[in-house]
Amino acid sequence: MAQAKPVHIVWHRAELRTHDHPALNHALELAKADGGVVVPVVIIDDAIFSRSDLTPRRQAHFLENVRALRESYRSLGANLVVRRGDVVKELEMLVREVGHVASAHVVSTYTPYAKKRDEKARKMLAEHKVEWHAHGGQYTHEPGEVLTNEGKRYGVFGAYRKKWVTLDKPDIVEAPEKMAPLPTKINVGDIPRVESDIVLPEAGEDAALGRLEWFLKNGEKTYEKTRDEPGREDSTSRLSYYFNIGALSPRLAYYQSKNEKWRAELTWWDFYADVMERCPESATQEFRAKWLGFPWRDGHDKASKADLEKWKNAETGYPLVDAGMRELNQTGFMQNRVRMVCASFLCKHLLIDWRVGEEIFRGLLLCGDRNQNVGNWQWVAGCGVDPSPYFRIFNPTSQGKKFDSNGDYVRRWIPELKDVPAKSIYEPWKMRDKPKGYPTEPIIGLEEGRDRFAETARQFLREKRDEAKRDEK
DNA sequence: TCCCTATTCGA
DNA sequence: CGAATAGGG
Repeated sequence: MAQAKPVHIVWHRAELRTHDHPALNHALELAKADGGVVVPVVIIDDAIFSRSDLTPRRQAHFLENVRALRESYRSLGANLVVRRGDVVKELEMLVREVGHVASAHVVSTYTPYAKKRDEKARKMLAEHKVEWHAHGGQYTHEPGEVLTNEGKRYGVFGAYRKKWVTLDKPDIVEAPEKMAPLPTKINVGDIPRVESDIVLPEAGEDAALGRLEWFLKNGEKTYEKTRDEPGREDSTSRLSYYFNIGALSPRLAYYQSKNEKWRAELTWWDFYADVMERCPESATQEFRAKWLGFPWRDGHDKASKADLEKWKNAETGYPLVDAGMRELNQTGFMQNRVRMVCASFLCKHLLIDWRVGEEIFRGLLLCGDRNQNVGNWQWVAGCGVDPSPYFRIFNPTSQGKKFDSNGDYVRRWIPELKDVPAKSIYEPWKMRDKPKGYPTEPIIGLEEGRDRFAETARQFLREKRDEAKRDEK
């Protein structure tokens, strides 16, 4: 009887692509050397799929990209195995089913859950004599790679970025041109469908690569300026939801881009992953100790709950905030500058806990990545890694006038304001004939909200400082 | 990746 | 008297 071919498993998690995929590449090399076959697999993780932040739209987005990945593999001559359940158990069942598994390959992710999961999988595979290979690839520089001259992690983005640019970047690995078919005895499995509440962007690596090309052609050259203009379609790359599920390699984006400002955005992706890997408790706690215990309103009591609902439902009466929240609700995306304005409005003017906003954004954004989302919310709230003065309070009116002066963005998302002229578009409450269907009064006065936050912060930080002094003595 | 106010500057 | 700029929160 002929000896069965060795099998090399590629376990995809959050890198749903075949291009620049070091784990796939290595598995293919091993298969070439030992005459074996590569079996790619996605296991839909019940532990992740049952989490409340994985809303139907995000489940659907993920699953459609799994479907597209299967198509990528089919066009190479192979296929993608799809399972669902407890990931380690499913992986073990697959190993038993396939037999002769020599190695398993993954691209690493670094959340506490991911690290625990991989450790369990590695141990299980060792019992079956399967070699475990963890590769980089989800980041340009993996957590822990960018270190100070003293070998420590960076605590400020500016310094991290400075070092980041000096480091040699990993080579892109070639996408395979052809693969061997999967052993016929393997049941490839169905990919479930989940109904999304919104229209999803086109799934798959081809769509992601196409989007990158589009951005490099249209938006990149003028990125420094136009990234602040939410009214423009090409204002930002809109690649975040491809990066998040790994339909696009961040390293490829780095190599193809010429714009350092945009490359700096890619650096943030690495930086916030590095921060979270080093300090996992910052997922739910203020990174800066002096902000621990800040008296945020929590969105549970009657008054703050009412405010929170208005913010969520785009009924604050501030057109830029409401337009942003509608874009988010309706598309799973929000333009970058508007994200800052909406987030700042919640934390500062409404004094509501950044964690509350973070969770809402994470569920609604297709790119809802924990590391990035937490990092950015803490940045806005002023309690994050980067030193940020508490008085950074965005004014939704002046931001609108400055960056979307004719109001195109606002009118696109708030049809009730479609006839409002540019000079009133950010202050519709001052109009004599107020637009129908839109709040006639803002939820809170800008000065009132601003002062309340500033006063609360001043007092809190003073007490905190005095406390620290007392402890010193 | 800020906001506001005071002040200066040029018309 | 509006635009540009500096300083401080």
